Amino acid sequence: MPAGRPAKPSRARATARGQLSRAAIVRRTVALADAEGVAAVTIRRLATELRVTPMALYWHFPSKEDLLDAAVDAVLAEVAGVGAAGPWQRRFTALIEELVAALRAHQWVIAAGADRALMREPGLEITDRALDALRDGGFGPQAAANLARSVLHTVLGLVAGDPGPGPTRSAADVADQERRTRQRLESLPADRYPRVVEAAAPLAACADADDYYRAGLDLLLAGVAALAPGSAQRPTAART
Amino acid sequence: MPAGRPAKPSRARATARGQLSRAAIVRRTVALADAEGVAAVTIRRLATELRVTPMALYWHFPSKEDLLDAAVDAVLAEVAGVGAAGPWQRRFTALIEELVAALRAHQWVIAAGADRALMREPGLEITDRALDALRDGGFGPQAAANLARSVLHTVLGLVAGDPGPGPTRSAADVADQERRTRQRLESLPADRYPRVVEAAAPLAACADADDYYRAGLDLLLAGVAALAPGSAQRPTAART
DNA sequence: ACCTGAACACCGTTCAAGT
DNA sequence: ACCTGAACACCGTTCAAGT
Repeated sequence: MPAGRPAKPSRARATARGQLSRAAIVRRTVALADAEGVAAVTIRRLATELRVTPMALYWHFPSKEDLLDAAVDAVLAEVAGVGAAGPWQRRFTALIEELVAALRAHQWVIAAGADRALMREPGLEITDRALDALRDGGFGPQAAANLARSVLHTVLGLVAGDPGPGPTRSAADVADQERRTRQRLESLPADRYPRVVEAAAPLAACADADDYYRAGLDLLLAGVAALAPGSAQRPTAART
Repeated sequence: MPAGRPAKPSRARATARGQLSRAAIVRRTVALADAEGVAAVTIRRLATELRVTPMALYWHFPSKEDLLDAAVDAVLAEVAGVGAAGPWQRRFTALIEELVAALRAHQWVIAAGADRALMREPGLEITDRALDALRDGGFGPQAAANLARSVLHTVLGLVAGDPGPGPTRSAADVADQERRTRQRLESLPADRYPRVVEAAAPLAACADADDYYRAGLDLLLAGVAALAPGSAQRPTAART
C-alpha cells in the first residue's frame, strides 16, 4: 500500500476550498476519455485541467493504472442499477443490453481493462446478476461461470468493434472512410475474393451501429438459448 | 505517401551486407511482441536489437502505427493457408478455429488492431472464406456480412479475455492470482453476491484455457447454427 | 494532510546531414 | 538509396521539500 487516501478525509474543509479528491479526478478522467479517447488521458493533461501539479494526482492514486481502474469502475457502476424480474432469458437479455449501452457510451473502458473490473466491486454486481439468470436457466455453477465469462468477453469484443463515429472519428470521417472502403473492396480481383466483392457494400457499410449491435446480440443470445439445458438444439453438430 | 520502399530494392546488395528490410523489422516486431507484449515494442528498442539507429526504421515505415499494422498482417497471413472442403458449418468452424489458434499465439494483435487488418490484404482471405461458408449456409450477402463482422469481433473479444499465462504473466503468477481471487470471492457477503460466492471456484479458475475457448466457441457456433436459415430455433423468443 | 518543484529515464518523431 | 546524429516535445514516476 504505497499511497491512497489515509484515515481522516476531513470532507468539510476539503469541499470548502477547491481541493482535489479521488471523485473529482475520476470524473475528469472519464470526461476526458469520453471526449478524446483513452490515449488522451495523461497525468499531465489531467493535472493542468484540474489546475494542479502532475504530482498532486499521485497523492490520491499510487499510479496511472490505478486511476484508470477507478475510472472503469465508475463506468460499470452506472449499469448496476436496474432491478431484475421476469423469466431468466428476459433478465439475461436486459442485463446484456444495459451493459452494452454503458460500454457504448464509454468505449475506452474496454481497452482500459473492463474485463478485470468485472471481478471488482461495481462489476461484481453485473457478474452476479448474469450468474443468477443463467442458474435459473438450468446451468450449473460451473457451466454458468464459464458461459458468463464467454458472454461478457464476447460483449466486450462486440463493443470494441463498434463501427460508428467515436471520439476519434467524426460522422463525416466514418462516411468518408466507408465510401473509400467500398470502392477498394469493389475493385478487388473477383476471382480471389469473390464473396468480399459480392458483399462490398454491406461490408463497408458501418453507418448503422444499431444494426451491428442487434446482429451481434442476436447471435450471442441465440447461442445462449441453444446451449441452455432443455433446449432441443445442441451445438454438437457444428463441431468436430 | 510520405515514405516506404521506393522503386529499386536492389535485393542483391541488400542481403549481402547486414542491411535492414521491412521483413526483418516486422519479424523482430512480432518476436518482441510475442515475448514481452506489445507495450514492449518500441522504436528505440527495436533499433537497438537490430543494431541500428532508431531513425533507420523510419525509412522503411512512415510511422510506428504502420509498422504495427504490418506486424498484424504478418500474423494474419499465417491463418490464410488451409483449403476449404465439406459442409458449410464444418468449414466455418475450421476457419474460426484456425483464426483462434493464430490469435492465441499472438494475443497482442488484438490490441494492435486485428479488426482493421481483416479488411486488408492477408485478412481479406479470412473474411472471404467466412463469407463463403455463410453464403452456402443460406445467408444473403447482407446478412452474411453482418454476421461475419459480429463473429469476428466476438472471436477477438474471446481471445482478448484469454485467462491463461501470457508473455506478461507466468504460469505460477496465474495460479497464484487464481488462489487469491477465489479467496476474495468466497469471503464476499453472500447476501449481496450469492451467485458469485456460490461459483467462486469456477469464476476464479482460469487455469484451463482450452475449456475457456471450447465454451466460447460452442456459444458462438451454437448462435450461428441457430440463426441459419432453415434452423427451427430463431432467437426472437429471447428478445424484447 | 496535501501539494509543489526539480529531476530522471524514457517515448515517437522532425530535420538536416552524411555516404 | 539507406542510414546517422542531434534535437524537440512529450511521457510516467521518484525524491526531497514546502505549508
